[in-house]
Amino acid sequence: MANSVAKRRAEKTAEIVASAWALARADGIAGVTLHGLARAVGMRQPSLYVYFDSKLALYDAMFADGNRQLLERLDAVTFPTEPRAALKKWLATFAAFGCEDAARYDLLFHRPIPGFTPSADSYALAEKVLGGAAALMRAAGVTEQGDMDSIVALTAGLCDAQISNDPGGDRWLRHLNRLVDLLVDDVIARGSTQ
Amino acid sequence: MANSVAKRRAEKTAEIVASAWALARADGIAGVTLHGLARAVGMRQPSLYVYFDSKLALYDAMFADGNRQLLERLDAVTFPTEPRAALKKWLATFAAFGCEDAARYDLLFHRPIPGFTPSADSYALAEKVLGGAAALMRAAGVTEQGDMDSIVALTAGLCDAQISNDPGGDRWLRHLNRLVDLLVDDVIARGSTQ
DNA sequence: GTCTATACATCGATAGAC
DNA sequence: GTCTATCGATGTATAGAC
Repeated sequence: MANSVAKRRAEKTAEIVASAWALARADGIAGVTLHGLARAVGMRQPSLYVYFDSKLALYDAMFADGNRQLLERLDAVTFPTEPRAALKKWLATFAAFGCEDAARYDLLFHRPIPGFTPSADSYALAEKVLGGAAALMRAAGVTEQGDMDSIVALTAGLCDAQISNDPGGDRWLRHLNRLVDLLVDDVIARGSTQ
Repeated sequence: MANSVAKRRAEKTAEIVASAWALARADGIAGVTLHGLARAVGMRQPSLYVYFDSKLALYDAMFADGNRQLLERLDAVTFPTEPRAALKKWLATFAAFGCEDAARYDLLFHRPIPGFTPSADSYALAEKVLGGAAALMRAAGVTEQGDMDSIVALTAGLCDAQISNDPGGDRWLRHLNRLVDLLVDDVIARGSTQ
């Protein structure tokens, strides 16, 4: 077929990105180097420029890939019909995804690379993730921006603490449901008195 | 006096560390280079080795200095006698301190430099900070580790979101008191039913 | 204690042969 | 599309004169 060349190229690109994630897990996202990446995929460093225009382009591909992984993960989840339970499940899925790979979490949700900003296409994927969370929050009765900000921030805070201090454990993550309940209960209680 | 040599050396060291913070604010904590730092203090790069054995030793000095700054800030605050109000003021002071310098927050509360771990002496300062928070939480009726973890994590989550998305603003920080109230109220309510 | 000079390593990127 | 070769910049660290 006419697309077989493009297909093989896309496969190779995906393989390189996957290798880059492996290096990032070992040495941190900033520790990924083109020399090391080329060695990991059995190439010489200049050959990577066939697939990426620059190192920042590689980071952008990783950013997009990470967000796609998250969207895929969320797509595979069956959410309860009860809105608050669905929200909790979404947040738990997000938190588990974040905590299972600190380097990936770093690239997706911090700014670990000076000079790197996601391209518009890549950032659109990140916004799609957040959009899903916002919809579930609204369904659960959380409509004000400040309340949404609070839920997002406390979820991220638990993830960060978990990753930094107890990777692989649940010392912090296990409090997520309770904190969400406290906040949503309070939002509901305030709404019903108006 | 016999100590004047040591004193001048300590002053010069402090001046270098202060310059390093200025560079970190401009270029990020990982963007501090010995060449740039030397230039900023009117020296040549090798001369810095008179004051620091290595670059990691410089980071360690900065880590200790940042924690001392925070302890000093907290010492200068007059806390209310009412325990929960004191806790809130402590957390607000901490959050304001964190948000006023993203690079400093990064070095003190994340792991931005691969290979850098604070020395025992420097880390003791960080533990002193956390010890102060723990004492206030206990006084406010928060005694379980999980509740303390939750308060610390949600405070950090708000700081991170504030620094990343709205530096200088208060879109996230302004929810700190409310979240603390929700959690402490719940802790008290659960305690009184036992 | 500060300097010049330099070693030594790493990294991103480009040129050009095949 | 992959390679060899190399450039140019940057960075930490050391040697040794003054």
